[in-house]
Formats: sequence, structure tokens, C-alpha cells
Amino acid sequence: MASNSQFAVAIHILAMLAKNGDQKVKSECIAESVNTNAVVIRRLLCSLQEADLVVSQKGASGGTLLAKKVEEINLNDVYQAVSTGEVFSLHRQKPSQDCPVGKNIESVLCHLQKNIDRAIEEQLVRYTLADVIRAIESGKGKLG
Amino acid sequence: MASNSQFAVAIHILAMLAKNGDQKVKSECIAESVNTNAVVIRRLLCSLQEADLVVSQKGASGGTLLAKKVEEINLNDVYQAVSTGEVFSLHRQKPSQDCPVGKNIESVLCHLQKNIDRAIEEQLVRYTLADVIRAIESGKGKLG
DNA sequence: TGTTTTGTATCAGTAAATGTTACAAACAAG
DNA sequence: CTTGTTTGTAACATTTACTGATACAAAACA
Repeated sequence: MASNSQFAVAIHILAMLAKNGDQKVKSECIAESVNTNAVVIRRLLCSLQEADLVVSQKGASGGTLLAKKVEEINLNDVYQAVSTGEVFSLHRQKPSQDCPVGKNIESVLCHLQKNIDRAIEEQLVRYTLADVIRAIESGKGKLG
Repeated sequence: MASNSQFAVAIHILAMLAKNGDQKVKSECIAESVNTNAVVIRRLLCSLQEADLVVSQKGASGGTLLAKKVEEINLNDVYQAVSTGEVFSLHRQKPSQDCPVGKNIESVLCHLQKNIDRAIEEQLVRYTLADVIRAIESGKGKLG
């Protein structure tokens, strides 16, 4: 099952908000830039709001703002806010408990999974939204 | 994020082969331990064979053996052999090229993706199939 | 009071992984 | 050489998660 693009779109959303500074941005406007439906954007904004990365306001003249400064939002915050699962999945069906390998493989894989997740976190923590904005403005896409 | 269990099952398969040493193992036997259909196993065995990690033989008294020693197979080899894509996906629809963010975000995300993939590789290279076997036999699942 | 926008439910569409059946090709054993 | 076994692979059904779309209530403002 493929990976999903929620992390990529979430970064896109936050970059839009960052670029607009104090001005509230509407989900419809973000949706145009991302090239998707506004509901998709609002769903992600809800997740980002739960993680206290953005603040939304309903009603006429409503919209969304960043809840923190761009230097205070790192990419691991974003990842944790929207990522659903782990890097790789474990067995869909429980392995045979009658086999010495089947009986013990799950805990090994689980341990490995945690190791990898930690490595990803360490990588993501290194970059903030400020770095992303800089990379976008440089036109080269190179982070850090 | 990605959610297929091919990497997990591939490690399971290789652990089974390792445990059986010189004796060829049939896909049917592995399937029982993994608790899935034998064709699912054979599909993965094909990928592992392309990566020169195993050798299979058709016919009566056929089956599969490891192609290398357990110390010579690291988990990144396995990951590269069976993993299809990246940790997270990029935009499904191309972002608006009329928006300064939309126009440049893809290259930033692509760069980030490569960084993360590299971090995963570095983590996986640290472990060999021998470590997996040890972890299984210890009963604790702790690697390394 | 009326309009705008978020928040959310619901359902349809899409894409990828997994499960299953079927069968040809290779190989060993008798 | 024939028979039986096992891999390799194609084809299709099933499952699952993500994405897209419509609809509408709740909130906020003018």
C-alpha cells in the first residue's frame, strides 16, 4: 500500500502559510496551489491544528495561520502530525507459532522498525520550515 | 507510511533458509510458517534471487538455499531487493506552476526524500542476517 | 440576518498489495 | 522416457488505504 502523500502536502500547506505571514489563507486557495480538492486540505489542516502547528478560524474572513515561527516548526513535528504508520508493515497474518522462526520474528522486526523510525526522526529534526522556505526561494531545492 | 509487508516477509524467508543450512526449503514450507499462500513466497523469492541472495531449483527435490553466508547478507541488501518505492510519496497531481511555492516544492521534497532514504540505508547496513538469527534465538528480539 | 468558511460525514473512485487458481517449464527419480 | 514434484509466472479476485467529491451543520463576521 503504498505510501501516501500527506507528508508532502502538509509541508506544501505550511510553506504556503509561511509565505503569507500574518495573512490568513483559505483552504480553497491552498487547494489551488496543491492542485487538489479543498476538503483534502482541510483534513490535513485539522491534523496540523491538533499538533498546534496552525490555527484556523471559521466564518467570513476566516482562514489559517501558522501557530509558531518558521524556525520553531521542524519537519519531524510535521511528520508526527500527519503520518499514520511505520516505514514498513509487519506480517498481515500472524506467523505460525509452531515454527521457531515464526514464533520470534515479529519481535525482531518490531525492534528493527523502531530503530528505523528513530533514524528518520533524527534526520527530520534537522530541518525546520525556515529551511524549506529558503530552499524554495533559492530555486534549487537543496535543503540545509 | 508505506505499508507493504514485503520487507518483513523477505526477512522471515531468509531466516527460514538460514536455519535450514544446506537443506533446500520448499516455498510451501515457508508459506506455512509465514501463514500465507505459497505463490506470495515464490514471488518474493524471485526478487531475492535477482539480487543474488538466494538460489532456487525447480523440480522434484527442488527448493531454495541462501546464496551467501549469513554474515554476508545485510538488511539493506534485502530492503533494496524487495522495496518498491520511497518512504513518502510526492504530490499525486502536479502542483500549480503559477504559485511560487507550487513551482518549487517538488524539488525540495525530492531532496528531502533522498536524505531520508539514505538515513534508512545507513541504519539497515548495520545489521546482517546473522544478527537476525541471533535475535530470534535469543527470544528477546533485540537486534545488534 | 445573510454570507462565508471551517469541520466533518459520507460515499465514490483509484491504486497497490495480497490471495488464489491455473498451468507451463524444469528437473529428479525410477 | 515417463512420471511426479516444484518453481516461475500469468491472470484474476479480494482487500485495504488513500484520494476526490458532494453535502451540510456550526461558527464567525459584516
